[in-house]
Amino acid sequence: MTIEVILRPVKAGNTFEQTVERLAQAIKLGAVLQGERLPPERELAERLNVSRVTLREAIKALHAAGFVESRRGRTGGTFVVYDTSLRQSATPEITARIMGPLLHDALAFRRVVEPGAAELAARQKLDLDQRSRLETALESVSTARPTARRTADSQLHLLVAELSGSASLAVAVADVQARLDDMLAAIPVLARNIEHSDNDHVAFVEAILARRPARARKVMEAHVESTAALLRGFLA
Amino acid sequence: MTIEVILRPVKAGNTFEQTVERLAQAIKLGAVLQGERLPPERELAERLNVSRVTLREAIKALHAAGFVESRRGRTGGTFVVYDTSLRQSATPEITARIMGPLLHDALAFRRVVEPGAAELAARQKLDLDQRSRLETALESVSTARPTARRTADSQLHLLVAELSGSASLAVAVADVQARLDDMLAAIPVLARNIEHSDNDHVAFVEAILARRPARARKVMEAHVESTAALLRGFLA
DNA sequence: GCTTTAGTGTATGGGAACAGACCAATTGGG
DNA sequence: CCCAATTGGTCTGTTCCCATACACTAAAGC
Repeated sequence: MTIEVILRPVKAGNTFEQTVERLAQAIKLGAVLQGERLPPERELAERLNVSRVTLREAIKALHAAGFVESRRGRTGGTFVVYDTSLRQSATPEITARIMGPLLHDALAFRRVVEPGAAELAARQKLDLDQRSRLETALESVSTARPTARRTADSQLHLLVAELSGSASLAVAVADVQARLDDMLAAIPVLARNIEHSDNDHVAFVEAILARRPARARKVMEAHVESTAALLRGFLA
Repeated sequence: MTIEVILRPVKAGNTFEQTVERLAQAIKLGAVLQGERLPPERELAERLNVSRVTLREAIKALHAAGFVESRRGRTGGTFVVYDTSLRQSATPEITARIMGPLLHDALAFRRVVEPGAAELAARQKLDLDQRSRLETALESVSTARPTARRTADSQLHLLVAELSGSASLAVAVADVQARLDDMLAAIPVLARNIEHSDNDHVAFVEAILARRPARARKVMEAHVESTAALLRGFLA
């Protein structure tokens, strides 16, 4: 019974693939924005716990896919050239077929971790810098239209998770955001939904800043739930 | 900022070490009980996504540490001979020094995932088999004394997570249980605490069976919180 | 303008992990 | 009693990944 959960794969695929995946995720979730430079290869390799050779192969793959460009020299580096509008999302039907079995799991997991993160963040005593970062992130989501919105949205959620003070929680949220990203990119964005979503964002940021944990949780739960309903509607 | 969370290591250590760790975890968390047999090497290697050679090296290490014994032949296999009473836990002081920085993160993460799992489990419509497994697991915790208690406790928590219906959540709970296991083994067990703990267990199992999500969450929150207080007291 | 610096690009040898075939032991069934 | 099945134990060649050293390029600084 329980044995399947514990004796699960020790690693998921080879190092090269995982490295490509991780870098692509960094771009899609907006950890490195368009035009920005990735950390130098040596540093990045160390962070990812991967050799430089493997990292370079991964970068080469991303280059071939049109996500990055590299330049040499003192001001050189690897730059993100990914245009979110180019994003060739598969049709909802195809996405549904691929993601279908995984969707339920991702949504259930999200329903637990994101409200939890919001609650914990609302308990933290945030300093001025953290507070302003929250406000900036909130502002970015509502102003960024329309292609960059997904990225900014992920960033806001991720920031909340970071402010929870638990690294594991932040990782969990990053993971779930990455999983949902492809699905969210595959469904049409309605103005009505955006408005709703923006209201939720304002509400949970306010709750966190006002240090109202219960309210932060509740608002985030509702927010996550409405996104879930939207996804289920389009992909089921 | 967010970049540290995303550009984190792609893998943690070499395959051999991770395999040893995973198998040790399976034993400590009671996924494979004493005297029981592990799956055949070929099958186990496939599950763990590891070559048989690497798996065998890991098993050899566990054999050297006295956790398992292997026999050949048709009814052969690798058997758990780990005696939980042999468990040489380091002193609280040492454990605190090693685990200290990690303790806060583990407890925060647990505070989010376990109550979340309990709530989701209480929403599920459980069949007869699942209900009886819950009751059996509950019974095991209160009867198992004293050495096997930790194992049975982990099993109960893990079962709740599984019944939540989200594989990711189950993995998260397994992960956090494994992290806490060493710390919990390092602190003395008081009869008073056991009694308290048993009451909590009964309460959340009842709430889950009665399909009362809010109550299940609340009870689990309190349960997790009291364990956390205990740990913080001894290790801080 | 030369040197330093900060970065990408390239080459090599070694070690870790894998797949697959084969050997050895033990036992249940015909 | 013997044969087939099931399991751990061993060997071999290959592929992937790594660490390290070195080469190239472009801008900054004196």
